Amino acid sequence: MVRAGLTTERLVRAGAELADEVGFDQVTASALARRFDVKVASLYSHLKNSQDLRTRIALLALEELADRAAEALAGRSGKDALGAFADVYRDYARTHPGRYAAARHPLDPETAAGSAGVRIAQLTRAILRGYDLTEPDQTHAVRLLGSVFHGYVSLESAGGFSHSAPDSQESWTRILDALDSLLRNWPAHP
Amino acid sequence: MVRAGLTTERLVRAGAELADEVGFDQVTASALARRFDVKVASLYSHLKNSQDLRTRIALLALEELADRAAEALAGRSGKDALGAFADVYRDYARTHPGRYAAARHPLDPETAAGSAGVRIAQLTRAILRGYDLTEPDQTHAVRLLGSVFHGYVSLESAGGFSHSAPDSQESWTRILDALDSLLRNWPAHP
DNA sequence: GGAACTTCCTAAAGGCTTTAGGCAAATGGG
DNA sequence: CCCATTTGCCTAAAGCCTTTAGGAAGTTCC
Repeated sequence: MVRAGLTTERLVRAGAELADEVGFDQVTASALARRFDVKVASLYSHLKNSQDLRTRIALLALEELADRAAEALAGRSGKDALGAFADVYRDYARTHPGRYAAARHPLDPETAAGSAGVRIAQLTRAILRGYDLTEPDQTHAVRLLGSVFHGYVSLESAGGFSHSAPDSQESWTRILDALDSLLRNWPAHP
Repeated sequence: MVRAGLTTERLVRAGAELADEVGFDQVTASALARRFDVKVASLYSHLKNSQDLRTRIALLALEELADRAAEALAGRSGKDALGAFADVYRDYARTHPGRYAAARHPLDPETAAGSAGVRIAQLTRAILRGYDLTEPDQTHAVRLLGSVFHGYVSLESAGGFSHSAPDSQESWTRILDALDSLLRNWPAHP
């Protein structure tokens, strides 16, 4: 009997690839076992269960996203940083739709607190250093940016903006202009 | 043999309730059959398949959301309209999480084109009548609003903003202030 | 009352998940 | 080097979900 050399790590990575190919919710232990030419039960030595697999793929995706965002932000500030961060998000979602869906997978609070999601939030906050916002407006702005990036990318990937003018790239650019303008002129509390 | 009185309509409505109770992706033909005290195979006279069920629940949710949005917008304009529409979205997501998830379910283009999603887009555009935007900026703004509403609500429901100050309601209010301000001062194309 | 239709049923096949228990391959101490 | 232990993958089996096929009991309407 030749061993397949399964490890949790390899399974999760293959799971992420599978997600990009067939969609995150089509990632099953069965499909993964087929990919390694191994019986399904064999995976259960490396993964707690099917949910565990999905959670680990989500964590991997968050790490990748955080890494890319960190690299994109290095040496940039203000609108430049805003645009770079936004593009990382959008590109990741476009090139790795399954992983991106995974990154949006709900995690229980402790898992989320230990994930790279925290790093992403910190990076988002770092963008705002180029603007003149103090607490609590800074937090409101962090939440706004998170909402816009996530919302836009997810509507776009659901096909919301295709087949209609103007094209999505143009809206994206103009929305980033608008956000930059908003952050520079954040309204005072009424 | 007493008949259960199944119809596609009743199944879809019960499916929507089930979604709110156990989550949209836990809605299965089996669970629905149990709820009607009927054998699973019986559902297949009323539903094409499991995917058909989910699609119909999605369409129902979009209708409900559009109805509520239309009612909220009646007689309002400007920031008032913006806030009312936004609150409909958020309240719907909070009170009907499963239905809201259903409303975000990807539909194929023809189905989407015939859905109440179109009406929601029109209503979003109607909000902008209270602001001084011309095309293509109006479309960019429609996309921005859709992104923020969807993004915020979905991050909130995933628990993104809980357990941290300031509380979500405050951010929501201030984000709406900010969006209102942005729409009144939409930046000219550079 | 009976023909035609509709509703729901039983039966069955196929897929995914998960646990239990077993044999074989790798590892490493004597 | 060899034997014991650990580890990796297997077979088997049970449970649940989906979907199709075909049949029997209600309902409708002439």
